[in-house]
Amino acid sequence: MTTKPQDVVLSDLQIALMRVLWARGESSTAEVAEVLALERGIKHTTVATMLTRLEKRGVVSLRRDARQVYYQARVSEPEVRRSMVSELLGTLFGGDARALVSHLVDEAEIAPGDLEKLRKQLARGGREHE
Amino acid sequence: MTTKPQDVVLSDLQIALMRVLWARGESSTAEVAEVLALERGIKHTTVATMLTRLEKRGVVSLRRDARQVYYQARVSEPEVRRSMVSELLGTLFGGDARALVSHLVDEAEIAPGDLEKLRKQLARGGREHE
DNA sequence: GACCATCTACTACAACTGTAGTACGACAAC
DNA sequence: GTTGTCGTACTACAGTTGTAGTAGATGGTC
Repeated sequence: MTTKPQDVVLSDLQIALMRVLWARGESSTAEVAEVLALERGIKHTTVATMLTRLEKRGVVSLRRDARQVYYQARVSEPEVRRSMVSELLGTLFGGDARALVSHLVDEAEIAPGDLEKLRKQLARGGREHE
Repeated sequence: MTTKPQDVVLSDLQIALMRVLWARGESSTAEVAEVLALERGIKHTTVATMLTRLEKRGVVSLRRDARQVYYQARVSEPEVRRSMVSELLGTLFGGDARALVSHLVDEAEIAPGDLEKLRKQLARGGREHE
């Protein structure tokens, strides 16, 4: 059994694959490929290759059933977010999360007023930002 | 003249190099190499190679003077932050910056109380988070 | 003038990513 | 049974990154 990867940093395409697995749970290569073909016109074989490699890395697990391979995510979306955000935070903001938030505001990615709204929401224990 | 790169996504090491240029302005290969050698024990020639490649990519510009090459950043740290944060935002949070902030709070990267502090600071137009 | 120290440029190479073709095995349909 | 289809596995290949050695040019030193 491959040990669970700790530092999960994934590329754009890899995350796109994972998103399918996160959304639909265990999926066959064909299912994942179908989504990716629509989303980005990527060939079936390419998806198969990527999935094999992710499996080798321990990011997904596979189950074989009658000629088909079914993949399942071994890392959750929050886990990936965690490591990737924390990586970005480290390299670009010296680990200072407040600097990142302030950047977000400066870049108009987020309105200053949203911060207070968020604070209140989060204080209530609600995760629903909408 | 190489056109300025638009989508500047840099690796960890590349950012480390850039950080030297950002901090000290135009620097010789030797100067950059010295810092990187201390910081991560990276060889002089490695740094030279990386800088050449960054130049080829248009991320830094170079000036030759008496056997030596001086490099200067062509993209600012805020520019790099912008593209990299925005990239992360897109792939991992569906472009929703508030989701990212809320993630930061959930992961205890930031205290809920900080949000309000930040809001006030930012409202005052002050960037000084410290 | 010969030699040494520097510094750059070129070359190398392994790993990973994105991309996909080809071949092979198995199952289904006649 | 023979053939076609489907799906996987294997192979390939170019580009990027991290890493560094080697060689060649230049200039300083005696």
